[in-house]
Amino acid sequence: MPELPEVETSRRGISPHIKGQKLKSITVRNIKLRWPVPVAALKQCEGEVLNDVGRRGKYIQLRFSTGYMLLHLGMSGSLRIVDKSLSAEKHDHIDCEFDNGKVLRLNDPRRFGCWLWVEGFEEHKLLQKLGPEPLSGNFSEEYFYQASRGKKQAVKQWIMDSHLVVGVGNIYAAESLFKAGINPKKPAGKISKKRLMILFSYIKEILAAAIEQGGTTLKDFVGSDGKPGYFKQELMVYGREGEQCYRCDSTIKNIKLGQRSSFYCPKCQKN
DNA sequence: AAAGACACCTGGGAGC
DNA sequence: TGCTCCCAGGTGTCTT
Repeated sequence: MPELPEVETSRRGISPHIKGQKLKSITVRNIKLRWPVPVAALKQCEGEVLNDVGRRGKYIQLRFSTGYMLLHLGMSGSLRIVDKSLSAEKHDHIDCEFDNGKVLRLNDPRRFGCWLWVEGFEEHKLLQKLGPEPLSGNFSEEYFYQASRGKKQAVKQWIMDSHLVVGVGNIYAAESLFKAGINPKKPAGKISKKRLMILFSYIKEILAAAIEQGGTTLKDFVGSDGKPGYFKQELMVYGREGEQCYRCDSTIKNIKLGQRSSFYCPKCQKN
C-alpha cells in the first residue's frame, strides 16, 4: 500500500490531530509484526507528550522527550485517526489514545510493518544506511550519476534500493523509467549521463506530484470513517500488462526483476 | 563488495 | 460453493 507519497500523506494527515497531545494509553493487540512490538518500552511513553511526527524514507517517527517510536507500514499497513469510541476491527493491531480523545490506529493485514522503540535521539540501525531523501538537496544529479558507474544491476532494481535513495517503490520506479524512456533491465552503469539526468528529474517530479495528489486521494486515511484510499492518478504502465501503450501502438509488457513485476513499453523503452 | 534469493503474512481474484 | 494457485504498494538477511 504505502509508497513514499502515501507515507508522507499519512504523516501529514495524522500530525495535526496528535502532535502536542499527551499519550494517554497504548494498546497492542498483536505484537507479531515484522519484529516483536516492544510493549513495555512503548508503555513508558504513557503520560508523555508527543512532540513531533517525523518521517525518514518510508519510516514514520513519533517523537517523545525520551526517544521515538519508529513505524513502518510494510506492504499493507495504514494509519488512521479515529474516535476512541470506535471499536477495533480485524487487523487493528495497535492503538495510541491521546488526551483529546483521538486514537491513532494501525491496521496491517500482512504484518510486514513494524512499530519499534528507539531510546534517545540516535538514528536507529534501520535508518543509518538509508540513502538521501529524493526531494531533498542531498539527492543530487552528481551523486546519482557517480553512484551508477560500474553498476551491473538492472536500473529498476538499482533505483528501488533504499541505500541509493529512499522512497522509490515498485509503482514509481516503473513510471519514472517509462517517462525517461529507459528499459528497466538496462544495467545502471551503462546508461549515459544525459539519460540518467532525465531519469533523475522524473523520479523527483513523479514523487512530488504523487505527494501533492496524495493529499486529496488519501484523505480517507485519517477520516473517522476512513478506509484506505488509493492513488487514482493515471498510471502509464503500472498494472497495464497486455494493454496498449498510451504513447505508441505497442503492448505493455510485464517481466520479473528481482521477483517484482516490472511493467514497461517495449517500444518506448527499447534501450 | 555486489547481486540474487528468500523470508515474513493475509486476502483477493482467477480458474477449475 | 469451495478448493488451489498466484499475485500484491517492502525490505532485512542470508547465500552465492
